[in-house]
Amino acid sequence: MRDSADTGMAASVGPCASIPVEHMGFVRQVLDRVGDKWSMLVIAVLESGPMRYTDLQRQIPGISQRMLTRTLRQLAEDGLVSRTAYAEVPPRVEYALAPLGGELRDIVRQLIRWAADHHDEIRANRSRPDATAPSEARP
Amino acid sequence: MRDSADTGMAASVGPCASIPVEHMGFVRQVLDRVGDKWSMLVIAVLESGPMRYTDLQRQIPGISQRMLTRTLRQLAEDGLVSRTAYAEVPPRVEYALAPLGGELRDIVRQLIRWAADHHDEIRANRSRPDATAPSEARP
DNA sequence: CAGGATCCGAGGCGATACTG
DNA sequence: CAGTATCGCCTCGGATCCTG
Repeated sequence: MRDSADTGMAASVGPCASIPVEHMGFVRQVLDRVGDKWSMLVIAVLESGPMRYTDLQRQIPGISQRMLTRTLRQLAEDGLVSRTAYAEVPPRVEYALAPLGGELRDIVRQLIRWAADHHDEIRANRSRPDATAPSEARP
Repeated sequence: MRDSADTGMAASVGPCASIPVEHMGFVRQVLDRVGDKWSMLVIAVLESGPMRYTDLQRQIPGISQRMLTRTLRQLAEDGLVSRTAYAEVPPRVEYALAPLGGELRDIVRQLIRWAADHHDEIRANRSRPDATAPSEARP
């Protein structure tokens, strides 16, 4: 294959050149968890501190109990969030970012900032006629 | 584009509330595109330079033509990647990161690094007995 | 070579009802 | 309050065939 020298951004491409295909597998695995519809939002909401089940549900409009429960369970399973249940009455369960999730938090925050920064641009682009149309070429 | 006071701190993200609920909507929108199974991988692969359809398919094991086409179309629609078709024979179409996608590239790279760095930790956590079980409390 | 069209199964996801 | 259980829609996503 051709090399990255042609784009002039050679400095960005580090020691290993983007993604070694051998890493594709687990990158997919992790992205599958972290990149699904709700996980990032949960992490993002949790970055402001520990939160209870119902509060999470309120903070994330559109999520159903099913999905909130599933997502929290997944994240807890992966060790990204911690679950603490206090044996009181009424029952209280608090979810918080685990240290592992804490590192992700910064990335998610950047992603959200990027989204906030460019979402109008993206929406504008979506209204454009083509860029996806089978139009011509320019040799 | 508006500004590129990049890699610093924007006024959008406040100290306390992390994500203003009013932003939830488009965060979901963007995350839906960027956070799906394949988009990030395409962006990641594209970071090493422009690439043709078939090369992308080879670089991303497990992706089907349908999904590759769909993903590329979405990304092009959103202005994250550019599509250039050369009217030659045989036809040649090259996809590259658009400037908008270029900013995302860094974030995706961090995410991938994070994934590479912690994937074994995550897998280890997944093997743990509970943390998801409806067990007791720990006051 | 790049991608459109179609069929089809798996499961994501929401709505509702019930429990401790 | 914090879930679990069940049902059903509907999209995601892969396999296959076909075109320019």
